[in-house]
Amino acid sequence: MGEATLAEWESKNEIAFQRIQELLRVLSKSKMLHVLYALGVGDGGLRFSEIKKSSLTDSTTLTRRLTELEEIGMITRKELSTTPPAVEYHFTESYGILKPVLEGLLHYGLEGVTNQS
Amino acid sequence: MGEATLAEWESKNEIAFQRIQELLRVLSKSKMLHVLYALGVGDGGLRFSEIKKSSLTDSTTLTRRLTELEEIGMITRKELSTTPPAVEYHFTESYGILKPVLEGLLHYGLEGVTNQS
DNA sequence: ATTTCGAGTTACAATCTTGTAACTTAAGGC
DNA sequence: GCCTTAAGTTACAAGATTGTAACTCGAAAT
Repeated sequence: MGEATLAEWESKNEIAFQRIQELLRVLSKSKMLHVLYALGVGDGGLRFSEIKKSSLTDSTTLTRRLTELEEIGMITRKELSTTPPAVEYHFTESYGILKPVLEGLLHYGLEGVTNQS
Repeated sequence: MGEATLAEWESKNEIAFQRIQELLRVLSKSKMLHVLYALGVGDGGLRFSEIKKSSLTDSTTLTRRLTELEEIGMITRKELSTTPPAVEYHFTESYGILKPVLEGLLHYGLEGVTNQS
């Protein structure tokens, strides 16, 4: 492998870093874990009000989090023709790639709780 | 398992969430990935100036990142009796638990770069 | 005694993020 | 026409995070 390949590798890495940075920026926001957890438990898609209730998040913040998750392609928003009109959110297939990361994080979190020395 | 166990589980989860939240908050800061990557490449411990050079980070931000990593117990700081006085940083054993998470993140980042549709 | 070098520290303005509280909109039901 | 419910939006003040530029400090070497 020559210099060109190394430069290529470094460029790829830098783009990967930016992607990770953006993901971390989004994941670290307030209530994000609670929202993701709520969505993960109710696997078939949850309505705004249900997420709100189970994640203990106010409208403003919940809207912010859901918009951000939609922007990075992790969830989709589906309007239901019920009355009054409701909305359902569920994970996309892209979420599959995020799942191991979240599992790693949960492991990290629980390890710290269990292994108290 | 009764109600007490459920409450216990939820409390554990909430503490885990806080731990993860804090980790994410620290990891998402500017230049953090570059610093971690630099430290990971130079496995035997790196000096301030070396991290600075290879991560392209200014003194102020680098100090901030290193302090934060030290605070969450991921790295240690060792002063060397050289002249002029230098400092060496290296990972602690606690870093072991963080490693899988970072690997998952790197996988996430690279996957996005490679799989361009 | 002054310069040099590694490793920071200090000050500050600009920006980003958060929480609170009040307002809006769309679709029936009364 | 007015009320209710779901799902937001708007406005704003308080706090956290950033980058820049200038300053410090300790231990030799000149």
